[in-house]
Amino acid sequence: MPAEFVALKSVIDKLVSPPANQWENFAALFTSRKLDRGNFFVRAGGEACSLCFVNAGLLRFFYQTSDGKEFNKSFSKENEFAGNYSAYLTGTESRFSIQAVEESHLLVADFADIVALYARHPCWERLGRSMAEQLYVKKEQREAEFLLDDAETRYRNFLARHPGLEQRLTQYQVASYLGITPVALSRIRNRSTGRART
Amino acid sequence: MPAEFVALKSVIDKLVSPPANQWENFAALFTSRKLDRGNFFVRAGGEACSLCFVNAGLLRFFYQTSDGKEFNKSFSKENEFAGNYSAYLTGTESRFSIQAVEESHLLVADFADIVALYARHPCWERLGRSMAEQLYVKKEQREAEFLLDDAETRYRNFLARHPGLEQRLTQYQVASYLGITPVALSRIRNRSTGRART
DNA sequence: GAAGCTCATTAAACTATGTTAATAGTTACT
DNA sequence: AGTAACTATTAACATAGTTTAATGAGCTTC
Repeated sequence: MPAEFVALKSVIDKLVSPPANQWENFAALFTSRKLDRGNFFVRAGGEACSLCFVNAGLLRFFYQTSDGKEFNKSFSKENEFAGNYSAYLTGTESRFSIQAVEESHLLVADFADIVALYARHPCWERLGRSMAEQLYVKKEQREAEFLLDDAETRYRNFLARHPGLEQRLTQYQVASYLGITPVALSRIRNRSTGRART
Repeated sequence: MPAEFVALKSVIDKLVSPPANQWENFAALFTSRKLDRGNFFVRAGGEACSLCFVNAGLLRFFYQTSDGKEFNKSFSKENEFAGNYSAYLTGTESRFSIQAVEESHLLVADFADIVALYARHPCWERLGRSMAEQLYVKKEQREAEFLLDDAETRYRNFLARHPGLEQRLTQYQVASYLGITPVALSRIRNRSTGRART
């Protein structure tokens, strides 16, 4: 097995334990691709029929308003999947973009090809269900945070839930994920560290 | 077929078209139940192993903070499902409550019994996937609203997306869904109607 | 090392929303 | 009719977050 498939296989094995012959069908759908920093995997307003597995690097998902403001929706780092699943499901164009924050190495496949596997072995439909379930659980958690928590609490939750991620992002990217401005995040940071003065 | 199963069958047929003999297996898992206004289908901190189909009435899902404040997460009205799917998936206790806003007539089943059907016919796993997908799409939409929209825009979206629901809820319930206080919602309402004065 | 970047911090003025409280309308119950 | 409970409105004040702008720190590039 090519080195770039090792991590993907391990993740898939954990999720749905496909029989060996089925794994071949699945792996055959993916091709390797490198994405330079700043380049896009999906563009808002465009098609989003591909999904990817991140072997290395970091992607951000973000919405953009008509007046140019950006709001980070989520991130995908190494050993995680990325793509606009709901756009594929609803047959609509992507409402958000997916962009490399760092140089990233991906394995890319078409949603449609994966869905076509559902009919070949039940493990793939199980994979589809499992992915949708995981996505749902995450989004529900995020809904709860927006409903219940203020910006400072959301920031702390972000740090706890995504250890090490802050160091790979600018303050702007983090603030955008929390739904606040970089200015507000700077205040929150200094409020909580409570730095001593001369 | 008993009258209270008609709506459920129509919804399931649309989603996964089960063969006739499979429908019997599914329907057998549900029992009818009435929930008076104010009574709970699920209590925060308790188990949430049941799902229900709402034949009539209206349920609200809400989080409660330690200092007693409530935040509505979503609603389920007639011909919609209700339950805490993620608590079942993750095997955790429910973090929110589900309560009848109006007297409601439900068909109730255990998540575990439905999941057990996955092995009997692929249509049921497809149902599970489809439900998770639908939930995901909705939560993603709500995430986008919290990220991108201010309270007034969220209010307008709520009106557009849930026609007629405002009339069945108090202002408090609507505000709680939008993540604001009733006072703020009252201001927003009057701001936008711009009532004339003597 | 000077010029030009990007990024984080800080301040001031502003805006939206929260908090509290007073008031009035409605409904339900007796 | 009278009372209590609940609901919506409004006002006054407090707070969190935005906007704009100035400043400085750390890079890169020439």
